[in-house]
Amino acid sequence: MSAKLNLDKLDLQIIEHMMSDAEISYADLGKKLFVSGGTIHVRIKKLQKDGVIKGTRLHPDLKLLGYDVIAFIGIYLRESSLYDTVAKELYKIKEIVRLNYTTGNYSMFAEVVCKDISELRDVLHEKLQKIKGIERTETIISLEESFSRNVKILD
Amino acid sequence: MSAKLNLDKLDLQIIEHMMSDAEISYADLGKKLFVSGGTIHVRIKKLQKDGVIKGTRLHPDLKLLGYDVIAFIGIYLRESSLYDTVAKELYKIKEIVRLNYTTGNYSMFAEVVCKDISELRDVLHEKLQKIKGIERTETIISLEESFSRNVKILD
DNA sequence: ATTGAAAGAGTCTCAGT
DNA sequence: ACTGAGACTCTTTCAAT
Repeated sequence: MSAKLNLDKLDLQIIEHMMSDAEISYADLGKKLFVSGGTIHVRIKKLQKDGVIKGTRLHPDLKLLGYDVIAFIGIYLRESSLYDTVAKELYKIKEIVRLNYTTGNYSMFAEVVCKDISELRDVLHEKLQKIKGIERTETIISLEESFSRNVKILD
Repeated sequence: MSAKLNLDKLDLQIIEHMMSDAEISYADLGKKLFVSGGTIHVRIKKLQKDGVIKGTRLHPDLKLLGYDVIAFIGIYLRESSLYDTVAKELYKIKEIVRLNYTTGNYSMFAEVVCKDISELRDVLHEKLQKIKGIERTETIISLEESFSRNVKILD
């Protein structure tokens, strides 16, 4: 059940299924969930209209595309008021795919996807270190992804 | 260009576009890229066969679904040989959506999605701390996501 | 709200280039 | 390897429940 919207079990079942496979047809998904394809259609349109479904995305194999290095970078800021300006600079670095403003060890936390280690070095030494306001960074390189999956929205 | 496959510019353009919007029709994507819908179709089938395209996924609004808390957990292991057994235990915790084996500060690094802070506390204190082999953990809570985007595979 | 059927749009196949 | 057209499948609409 949702915090802000009235979603019933069917809505959640549709979302849960399509989070891992958005290619299934309404008719087939309807069969799985014991309703007609038309009902699936109506529900999906409603979920899109309400903004619960933001779209569908192709899921590529990054390694096959030549992106072999995933790393996380913890960022210490000189002053936390610099957050917005630093975030703007970090956005310009295309290898950074995600940035979070965080509590805990770091002020900010970034995820980086690179082709190889030398590209990561370039991001760290050439691009990151030149940004005013960053005190220092800590790099965590992923040697292997154990698993990656969606949130479980149904029990 | 890819490390392991011969992908030309058109392949990469198709992937790049569909990474953010997989709903576009082959005809419309063909228009954008100045080829026929049939060509888009052939390319996509090839990319699927080669495993470059792993599928398409629905992209939900987690906040609207009631998941307000994203956190990262750095995990220190008692011995690094315990990695596989600990990973297996962590997989059972449904709030953990991603686990990486890492170099740097931590042995392992997890991403957690929870409904609220009390659920996060439950994961940390009830579930994580009971796993043998974990020495200690450090929690980084995301206060705000600045941005999240796809890798840029074309210049 | 859900259904089933008809209309419209998209995917898939294939012969031609 | 790309194209365009025909066959097929899926989405979308709608009247009935």
